[in-house]
Amino acid sequence: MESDQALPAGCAGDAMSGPTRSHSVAERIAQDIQAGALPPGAWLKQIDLERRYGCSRGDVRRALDELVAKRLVQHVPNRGHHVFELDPQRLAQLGQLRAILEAAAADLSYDKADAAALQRLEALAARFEAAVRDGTLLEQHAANIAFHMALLELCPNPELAAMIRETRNRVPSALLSQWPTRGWIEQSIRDHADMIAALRACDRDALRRVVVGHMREGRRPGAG
Amino acid sequence: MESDQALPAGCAGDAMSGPTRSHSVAERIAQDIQAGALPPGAWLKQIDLERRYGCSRGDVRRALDELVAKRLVQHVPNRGHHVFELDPQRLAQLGQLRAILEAAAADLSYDKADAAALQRLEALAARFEAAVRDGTLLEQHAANIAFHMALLELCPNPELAAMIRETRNRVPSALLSQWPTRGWIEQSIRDHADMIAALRACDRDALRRVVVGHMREGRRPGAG
DNA sequence: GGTGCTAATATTGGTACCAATTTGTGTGCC
DNA sequence: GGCACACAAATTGGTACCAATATTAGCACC
Repeated sequence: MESDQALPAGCAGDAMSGPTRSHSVAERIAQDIQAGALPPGAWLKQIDLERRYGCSRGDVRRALDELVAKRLVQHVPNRGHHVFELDPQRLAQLGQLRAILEAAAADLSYDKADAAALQRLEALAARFEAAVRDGTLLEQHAANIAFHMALLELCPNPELAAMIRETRNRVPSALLSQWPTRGWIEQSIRDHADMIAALRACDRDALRRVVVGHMREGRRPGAG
Repeated sequence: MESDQALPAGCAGDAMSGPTRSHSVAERIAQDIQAGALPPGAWLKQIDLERRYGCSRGDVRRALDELVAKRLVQHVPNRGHHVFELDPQRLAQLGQLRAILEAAAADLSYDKADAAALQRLEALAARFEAAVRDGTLLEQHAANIAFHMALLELCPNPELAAMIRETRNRVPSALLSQWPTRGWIEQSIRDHADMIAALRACDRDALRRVVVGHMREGRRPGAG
């Protein structure tokens, strides 16, 4: 029935070949979930997705199956798929898992930053700082993600890195955008600088401390 | 063509309903991969799977997509699916990731074992020991898995536990059954006892040390 | 005798159609 | 006026068919 309300954000559709198409659809749906365009609990009707992303029915089904496997959407037999809804407990558990993984990545990455990587990270940190001064909230978010993605590229274990990316994507950023107070953002800027400093000094404990602390700020105080 | 060679192990097929069917097919394929019946690199022809697991074509496709998402099989467009092949480097990285996760789970579980849990673990450890004395290699493997699954149930973070299970399933046990020397098995029995002792004493560091050490035995010495 | 090419076959990938189940609506009844 | 029941519309789920692509066998040619 109300197909327009279920999918507020529009997306352009392009032509691809093979199972790559359904994967790209899954990625776009995941992005929309992460961005909050598809809020937690929202029902994902196949017809809407089919029209919105400009793809066939089979592609939608395969994309939804992929997202179910990634735990981003939930499937109810004969009812359909809806965006995964995380209760506070589950959110805290995911946060704890993220902290474990990010800390481990920091332990492996602390001495892996060469001059070029440091320069790249500084540029991205500066971009985040600039977005904070005069940029939309979306730009701030994008810059923040870019910085952390670049930081993750230092991790010498690609399996760990992939798992961290998956875990990050399981937390809708719309939930994060509830708290971003001025203080949290200022703290983030300082944290980014501290991370770069720790990387330059090859200080493992410092990097680990900053990374974990950086995460705890975003979540509830007592849930770490 | 040679459909019989590609799928050496037979499986019975039962009738189910809904997307549960393809999921159960995926689980059975995953088991066969983990058990080594479907060796790394083997091509998974849809016709063979369809016949072997007694399900429809669509179920096979969905199951394969699920296994691709779980990184157990690889997909080559217009060629088909084949069991993921892990080079030594990738295997070492997966082992490192497993060590990180198992250690974290140990840190969270060290004080979560009540009397009933300890009794259950002791029973499973005894079952493993009995299987080592007079039991097939398959029984030993099953008992070992049962013990570690029970240990994992102590982990208070189900997200972490689920991730550990997924990671364990990504390492075919056929690769493990190359080294199981007498010494390794004896060491495993001692490790299991040490884990239980550490749980009884609520000794976090001891549990962590034993768990990580228990893993390093299985892999190459220098790859931890 | 070996090699490159062509046709036949087998397998994968996509689409379209149809059945099964659920949801919303309208009506009759209490 | 509120509630239960039955009907209609919409959505999901499965199956079957067809096109596209890769593999293999056979054949001519060098």
